[in-house]
Amino acid sequence: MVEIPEPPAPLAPAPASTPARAPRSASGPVPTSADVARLAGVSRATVSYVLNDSRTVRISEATRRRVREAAEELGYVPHAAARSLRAGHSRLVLMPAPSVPVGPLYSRFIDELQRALGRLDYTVVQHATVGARGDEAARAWAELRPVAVLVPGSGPGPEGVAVLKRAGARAVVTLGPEAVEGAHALIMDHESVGHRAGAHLHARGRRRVGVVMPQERGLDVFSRPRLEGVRRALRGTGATVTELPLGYDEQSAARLAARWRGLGLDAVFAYNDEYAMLLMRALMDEGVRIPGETAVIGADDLMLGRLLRPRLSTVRLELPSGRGLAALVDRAVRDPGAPPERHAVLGATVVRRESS
Amino acid sequence: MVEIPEPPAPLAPAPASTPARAPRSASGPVPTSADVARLAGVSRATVSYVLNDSRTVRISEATRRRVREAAEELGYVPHAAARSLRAGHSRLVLMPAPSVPVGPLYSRFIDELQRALGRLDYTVVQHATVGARGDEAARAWAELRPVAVLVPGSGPGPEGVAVLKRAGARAVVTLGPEAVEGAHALIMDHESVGHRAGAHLHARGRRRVGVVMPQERGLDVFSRPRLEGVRRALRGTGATVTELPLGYDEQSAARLAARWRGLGLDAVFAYNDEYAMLLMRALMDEGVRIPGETAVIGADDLMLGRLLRPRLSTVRLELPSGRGLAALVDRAVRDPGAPPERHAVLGATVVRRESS
DNA sequence: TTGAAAGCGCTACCAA
DNA sequence: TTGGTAGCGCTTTCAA
Repeated sequence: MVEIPEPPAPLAPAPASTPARAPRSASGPVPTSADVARLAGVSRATVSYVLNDSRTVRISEATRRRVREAAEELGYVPHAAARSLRAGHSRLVLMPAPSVPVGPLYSRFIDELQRALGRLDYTVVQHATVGARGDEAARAWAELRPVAVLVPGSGPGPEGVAVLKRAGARAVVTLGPEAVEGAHALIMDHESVGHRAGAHLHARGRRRVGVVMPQERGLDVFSRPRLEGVRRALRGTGATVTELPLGYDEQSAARLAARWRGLGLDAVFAYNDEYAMLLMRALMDEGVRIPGETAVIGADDLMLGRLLRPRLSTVRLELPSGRGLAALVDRAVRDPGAPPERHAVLGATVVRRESS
Repeated sequence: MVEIPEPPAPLAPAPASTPARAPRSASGPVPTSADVARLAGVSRATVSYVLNDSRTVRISEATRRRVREAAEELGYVPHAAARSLRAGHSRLVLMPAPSVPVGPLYSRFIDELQRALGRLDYTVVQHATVGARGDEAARAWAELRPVAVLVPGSGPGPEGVAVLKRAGARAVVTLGPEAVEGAHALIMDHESVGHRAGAHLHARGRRRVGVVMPQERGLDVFSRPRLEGVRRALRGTGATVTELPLGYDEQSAARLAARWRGLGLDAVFAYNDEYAMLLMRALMDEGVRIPGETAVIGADDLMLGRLLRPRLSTVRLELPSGRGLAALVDRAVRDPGAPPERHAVLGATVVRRESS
C-alpha cells in the first residue's frame, strides 16, 4: 500500500508571522438568502420567489435581475436541508451501498437506475452504513428522512421497514432473495440460476455434479441459493450433488484439482465464470479433459469466459431495466397506499458453449 | 431485459368500499421530539438531553427511563436535517459516484475509505450527479452542505472548489490526474502506468510498440495518460508507438488481429488485463507467437490473467490505504486553513510473467 | 432537575 | 408587485 504520510503534528500553533499568506480559513460565513435579500434591497420572500421561479407571484423583471445578480455575486447556494425541512418532505432516494463486491451487470443496473431516477427529479444517494446490520441500519437511514429506500441484498426485516415508513418513507423496495412484509420486492432469486445449471448438466447426461462454493466472505448470500437450485433440479433423478469449497486463488484451485479424480464427478457448476475459469485452468493442468471427463458451467456470461478453449458454458443473468425500477419507485411514492408489488426480476438462461 | 410491468392506470379513484383494508397510507405524521416530550410528560429540552446523553446536565434516572420508553413506543427517530441545521454543520462527507465503471481495486479502496471515515464518525454518502459536469455539479453538491467532498476523476475546476468552500465545505479532496487550485489532491497519474509498461517493453528489446486504446466511452481519462506514458518512456530511443483502437468484443479483436502482421509491431501494451486477454486470444488464434513475435503486457494484475498460457505480464497498480485518506480528510476538516496537500498515490510496478 | 424560548435557512400564506 | 412572518424539528442557553 502506498502510504499518505502523516505530517508531524505542530507542537505550537503556527506563527502568525505571515497572516496575509494564510488562506482565509473558513472563508467567512456561508451566504444565506437573507444576505442576498439585503444586497438586492428586497425581502427574503422575494428572493425565494425569484430563485424558485415561483409561478404564483409576479415579480418585475428589474427586481428579478437585481436578485439574480446579488445571488451570483455572493455565490449563494440554497441549503437543501433547510428547504426540505420547511417543505416537510424531500426527493431523496436512499440506497444503501451493497457490502458485497458486485459484478459489472449489477453495477450497470444501479447506474441506469440512478440515471432514471435523476430524470424523474429524485436525488439518489448511496449510503455506506458502517457496522450496522439489518433493522439497526434502518434507523440510520430513517434519520435522513428519505422519500424512498432501495435496499439491495438481504435488507431490513419487517421491523426495519416499519421504522422507515414511520419516518416518512413512502416507498421501501427490496432487491433480494425474498419479499419483506410491507415493502415492495424485486425478487432476485439465485436459486433459479442454480436450477438452470443443474437441469442443463442433467440434460447433458451428467449425474455426479459438483457445485463450487466460494470461500470469500459475503458471497454465500448468492452461493447458497444457487446450490439449492442445483439440488432441486437433480432431486429424484438419482444424481448426486457435492459441495466444493474453493478460494479465489491458484493454490486453492490446484488443491481441488489434485483430488479431482478421487471425487468421481462428471460435471461442475462453478458458481460463476471467474471461479469457473480458475477451476478449469487447474483441471486442465491436471490433465482432466473438458468436457469429456468433466463438464464445466459458470454464470454471468463474462466476455473473458468466451475466450477460453473450450469456450466456457455459462448461465446468463438478466436484470430488469433501471427505467422500470425507477418507474416502480415513482409510482409507489405517488401512491403509498397501494399494496406492495412483487416481481421476480432475475432472468437466467443457459448459454451452452463448449465446456458442457 | 426483464420488464417490470406497468400496471394499468386506474381510470377512477379506487373505491373506498374497503377502507379498513387499505394500509394507513402515510401511516400518520412522523413522530417528533415534541411528541416524545408530550408522551413522557416532559419538555422537548429534556428529551434532547436524554436522547443525546448530554453530559452538561443531570437528569434523574426515572425521567430518563420515561423519555426512553416514550421514544421507543412512538418509534421516534431524530431528523438529521433539522439537527444539522440547528448545529450549523454536519459530518457529511460527499463523494460523487464515479461515472466510469471502475475495477475491483478502486472499489475496494472506496469501500475501505468509507469504513474508515465511518469509524471517525463521518457519514459518507455517494451522490450520483445526473447530467451535470464539473463546476455545474459542484453547485448540486454544495446544496447538501457537506463538511468535506471527495471527488474522483476529473473533478470540478477551481471555480467549483470555490463554490464548495463558500458553502461551508472544510475540505475538498480530488482523486485524479492533476491537482486543482484550492483543493487537496491525491494524484493518480496513469501516465506512470504507461511509462512502466513502455520502459519494460523497451528493456526487453522491443522497438515497435502498440498501445491499445479502448473504444468504450469514459475510459479515455485513463487511456490517454497511459499512452502518453509509453510515449515518454520511448522518446528519443528510436522506438515507435502506434495507437490501436479496440472495442471490448471478439469481432473487434479479430479484426485487429487479422491486420496484425501488417502493422509490424513487436510488442503491445493492452491498456489493462481484460483487453490484453481479449487481444492475446485473437492474436493466438491468428497464429501470432507470444511473446516470440509480439510481447503483450496488461495492467491491473487480475487473477484471471495469471491463468493464461503464456501467463500474462502486467502492471500492478497500488492505491493508498483508505485509512490514510480518511486521516487526511479528518486532518483537513479540523484545520481547514492548512495549505493543500498533494500526494502522488498511484503506485505502478511491472509484474513480468511469460507474455513479455 | 426541568422548562421556556430563540433561532438555524427556507418557503408560503396573508397583507399591504 | 412586494414584505412581514410563522413555523418545519432540533439543540442550547438562560431562568426557574
